[in-house]
Amino acid sequence: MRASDLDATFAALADPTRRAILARLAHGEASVSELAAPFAMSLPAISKHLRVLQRAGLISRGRNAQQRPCRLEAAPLRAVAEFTEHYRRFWDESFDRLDDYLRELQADEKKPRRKH
Amino acid sequence: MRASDLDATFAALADPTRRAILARLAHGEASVSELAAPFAMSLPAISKHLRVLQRAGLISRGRNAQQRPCRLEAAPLRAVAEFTEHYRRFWDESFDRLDDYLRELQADEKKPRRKH
DNA sequence: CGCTTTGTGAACCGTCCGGTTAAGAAACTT
DNA sequence: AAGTTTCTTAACCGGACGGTTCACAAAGCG
Repeated sequence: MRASDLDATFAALADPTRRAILARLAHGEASVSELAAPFAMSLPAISKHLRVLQRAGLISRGRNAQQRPCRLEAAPLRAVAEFTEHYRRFWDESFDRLDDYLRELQADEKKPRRKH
Repeated sequence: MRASDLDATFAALADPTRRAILARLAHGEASVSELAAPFAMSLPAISKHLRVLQRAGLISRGRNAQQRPCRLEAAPLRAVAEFTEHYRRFWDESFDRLDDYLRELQADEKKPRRKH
């Protein structure tokens, strides 16, 4: 994992449109038009966003007739998660008590994540 | 947590100089000159980076004579970590079995994190 | 073949970004 | 008071970013 990879990943994630696209792709593959539908934005704009996501390794693309379906590739997000783990003790005072964190995690699990 | 906060956080993290500054601050407070020392870069450039980090809420600043010491504020990183958690199952196949995840977490805990 | 659908490419535009230099502010030192 | 240290502000520059429009490529369909 080179630092420049993290650069590209963070830069890609810094845009709300691109994060929304990733959230949509968490539901499954989607075509460019499907991804573009929720946004008041031209198709070429979405195409550019997709290219940014692809160069960051956050999506991969296939071919299906005219469609070019996009699929989520989460590996770079793992690197982001590992990055934040280095700082966890600075925001979680009871970090040494793992149980607290686990309970919190399980609470999160019970919340339905309808946004995705 | 508004989306625009995540925008600012990810944008701030997209620069390697700024990530290095955060890593340095994980060791403890530091003055601007101390933070600038490792970089082949003018002081105003560092000052700008610090302003970006501050506007993202990733650092806070004090006053000590001429120095303006910087302190790490990790709260926004928690939001980043929570963001990535939504995607963990896409890189971690055994995510639905929470136990696996917890074991992995505990293994991480046993590793000393001497870097910080 | 010609038309429609789906998506990309190219050129352009205004804004933001990351850096510079030069100047100035704020606090300590002598 | 004068000078030093520390840091910020202002102006500038080149390049990247996020969007647009227009043109076109590629595949399916009448």
